[in-house]
Amino acid sequence: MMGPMPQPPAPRKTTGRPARISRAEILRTALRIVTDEGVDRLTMRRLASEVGSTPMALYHHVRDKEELLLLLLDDYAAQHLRRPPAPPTDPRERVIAAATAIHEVLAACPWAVEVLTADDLMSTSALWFVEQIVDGLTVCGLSLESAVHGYRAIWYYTAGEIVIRATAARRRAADDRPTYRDRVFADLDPDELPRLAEVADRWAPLTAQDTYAEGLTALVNGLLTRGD
Amino acid sequence: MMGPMPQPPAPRKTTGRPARISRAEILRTALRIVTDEGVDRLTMRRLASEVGSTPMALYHHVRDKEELLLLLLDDYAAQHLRRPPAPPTDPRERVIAAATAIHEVLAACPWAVEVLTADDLMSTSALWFVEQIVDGLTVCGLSLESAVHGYRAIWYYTAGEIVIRATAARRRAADDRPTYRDRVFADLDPDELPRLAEVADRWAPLTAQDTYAEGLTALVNGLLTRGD
DNA sequence: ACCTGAACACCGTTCAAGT
DNA sequence: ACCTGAACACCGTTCAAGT
Repeated sequence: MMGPMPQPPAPRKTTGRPARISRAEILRTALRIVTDEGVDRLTMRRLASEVGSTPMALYHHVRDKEELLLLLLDDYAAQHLRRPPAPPTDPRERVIAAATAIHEVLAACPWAVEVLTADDLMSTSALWFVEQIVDGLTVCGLSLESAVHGYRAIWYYTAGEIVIRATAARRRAADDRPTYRDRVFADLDPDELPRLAEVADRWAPLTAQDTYAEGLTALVNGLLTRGD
Repeated sequence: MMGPMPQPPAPRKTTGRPARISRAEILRTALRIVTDEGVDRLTMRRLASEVGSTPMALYHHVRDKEELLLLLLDDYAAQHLRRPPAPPTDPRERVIAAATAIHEVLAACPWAVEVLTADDLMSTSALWFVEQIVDGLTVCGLSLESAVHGYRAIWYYTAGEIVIRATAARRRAADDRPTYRDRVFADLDPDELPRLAEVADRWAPLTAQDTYAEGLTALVNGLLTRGD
């Protein structure tokens, strides 16, 4: 996942020239660009002109573009990752609920994909959910070490699902040619690859289905079962 | 995963000017740049100068940069994804072995990360392994539909692991500042986040461990067990 | 058919100067 | 302290022309 606010909003001193643009305004504008037009369209120059300033003014409020994206996701998570009033009492359910909550919020912001893979710990707002997952797994009988590894497995699965689906969607939007996948599945050798040949024509709809929940349940069940 | 050779190596006619550079030469050079210096350093201009040509000559052999990267991974997979002489007879073991083989090859080329997320079906060389996974799951009693969904879950987990680890590694290499993660874990509130506080100092080594196999086993076991 | 040169329309970021 | 202008060192890709 990713990091917390790298710097607290810069303890504004009263001396010196008054700021014309604020970090909050920058983030607000950046979020608008990114949700309206996609993360590709967010450039420092574009952002600067939208806040009515110059590219270099931005560098006074954020270290670089990467920090900007980090701050953006942090901001977004802080606003959308609300804790449920009462998490499930069943620890297994608590793990599922926490993972699902993270997944739901992140799946809603496909622009976050680049940030998601950029660090391995989410915003401070997400820590409570990580705690729920590690705690749930522990209460179910896993050692603390295994619980952390279990959390990582869940995170790999969750991030993978989001990244792959988001990129696939972006691709479909940008490109109307039939995907390479379609072409391969169009002429499979049924002798060499019988199963794939059998599902060939159902592959696209099958993989378009949202099966995050099912996979998550399977993974959590598997984590909580002594392997053989 | 990604697509197969988008175009067969262009049926070279005997008419016209003889080609000075070949697709194979381009790919060979691109692979060298990418393995030596990372995918960031692969630019069309750089690549052109390394093959002793101009940027525009490349566009005669590949559609664009994205196709170049796709071809690169296809090439790599074709060379490295060798089928085992005898896959395990136990279907569950076959699923694990196939996923592990894909993971092993892809983990070795972190430069493939951007390509990995760019499409949802791997190179033709990987299809045999996909077949093994779907078949193994089916033989274990899953419906063909569930087997495809199971394969997708395994792919999400696998791709997520590779993407996240690769990006984390790249980050560590580029940046020696303590990661944001370290800073958060440095001051956790043990009342609010007791489990995380308890593992705080073991978090870094724990998440550095390679637990792909354990997570995969858990996921596959979970997929093969009737959920409750 | 294959390749070139010049150009288009951009990037993120640094530097030195202004107020 | 905050902002600006100009510049640096690049990008991927298109177009029109050469051989």
